[in-house]
Amino acid sequence: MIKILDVKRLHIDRPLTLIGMEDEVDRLVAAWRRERPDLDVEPLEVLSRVSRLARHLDRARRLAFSEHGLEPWEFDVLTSLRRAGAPYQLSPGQLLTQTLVTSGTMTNRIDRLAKKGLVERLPDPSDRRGVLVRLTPEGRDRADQALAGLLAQERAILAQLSQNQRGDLAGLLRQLTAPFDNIPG
Amino acid sequence: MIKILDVKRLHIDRPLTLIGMEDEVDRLVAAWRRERPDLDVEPLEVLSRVSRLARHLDRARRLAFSEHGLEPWEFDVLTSLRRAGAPYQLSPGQLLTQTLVTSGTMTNRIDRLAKKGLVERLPDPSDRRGVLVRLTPEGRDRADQALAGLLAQERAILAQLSQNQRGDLAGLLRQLTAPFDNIPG
DNA sequence: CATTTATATCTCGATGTCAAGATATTCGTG
DNA sequence: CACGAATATCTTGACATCGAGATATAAATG
Repeated sequence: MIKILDVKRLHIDRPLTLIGMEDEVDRLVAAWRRERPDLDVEPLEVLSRVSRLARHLDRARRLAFSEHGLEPWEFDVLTSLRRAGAPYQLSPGQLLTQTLVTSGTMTNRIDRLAKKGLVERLPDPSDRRGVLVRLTPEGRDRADQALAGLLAQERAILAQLSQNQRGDLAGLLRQLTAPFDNIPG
Repeated sequence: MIKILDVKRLHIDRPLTLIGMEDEVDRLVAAWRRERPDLDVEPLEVLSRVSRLARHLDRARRLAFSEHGLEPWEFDVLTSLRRAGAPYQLSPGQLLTQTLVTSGTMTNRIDRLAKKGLVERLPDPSDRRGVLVRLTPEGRDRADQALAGLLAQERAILAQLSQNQRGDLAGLLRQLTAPFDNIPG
């Protein structure tokens, strides 16, 4: 099964205006090539875009969540618990690996969410060092509402791409993230 | 000019193990489909990977820069000035748009870099509201050294992908970032 | 068993970021 | 030229994050 490339994805030399807009990274890369013609800055074409897009997404999400009275970090924790399924509880350690923050940060987050009544701490019956964090019914509702809002926003952002392009993009990103996610780094 | 897709990029239903590793977002999406089968969570396949990869990259960069005695935020500011070309100076406002931080943050960053002797503040001769931030010779050297280290690290991360895949990925990301970079958002 | 090593979570101080507002200067209009 | 709007930067206070270390418990080893 072979598939012909969508014309927009061909590697052809032609003005960017024909296939889409220039972005800040194009300008950044052009500047480096002018200032440091001795260096190969091609890696920036991919990874600088990842970082910059992530910052834009952070800002957009902050806006979307504020309509539901949640901060991005609150959403991250609540939805991690929500995804776990009933009874919606995980250990702080499990939450760490999902949210990529340090243990001190997670302790602080759980404290604040507990104070707002969105989660509660329970002793882990099988390990007296451990704790279980459980979503309250209100926490669950808030998570569900915010998720719907987030998905709507993300669909709008992704409307730039065709269905196939979205699939390709997801696959390429997976190849880059998998080593980080699977090798304990 | 038509180009045949690299086999790794085909949309074929088959176990992920044949084309690459599973990542944390695969698990995340599977969990949502189990818990909320009523929702279409496809957008997460792309945008959650962007955010998570960005966090991994942040950590990796912090390591790479620490070998040159720089923090990531220092690198961002110094290299913005470096790219501007001689005499390596920009206004704080121009630095804002390149680094995606707020004005208060940039003021703080310039203060700290000036204290370390890596940049200096000059009055803007053409606008008395304005200031110009200029790289010192040492700031320039540090930026150049750290850039070389960063590129080496990024090349290693991108070794997961073929040349064509990197080009495709850059193009797809550009389509998503361009609206943010061009429409003042 | 005793001891060492590993794990799970929390504490605490330092710090970077943000948001909102303050100040100073310039621009656009009439 | 006067005046309100826009722009450029800085100030401030609140706050989330990190990193290193502390504490308690569990697992591994001999």
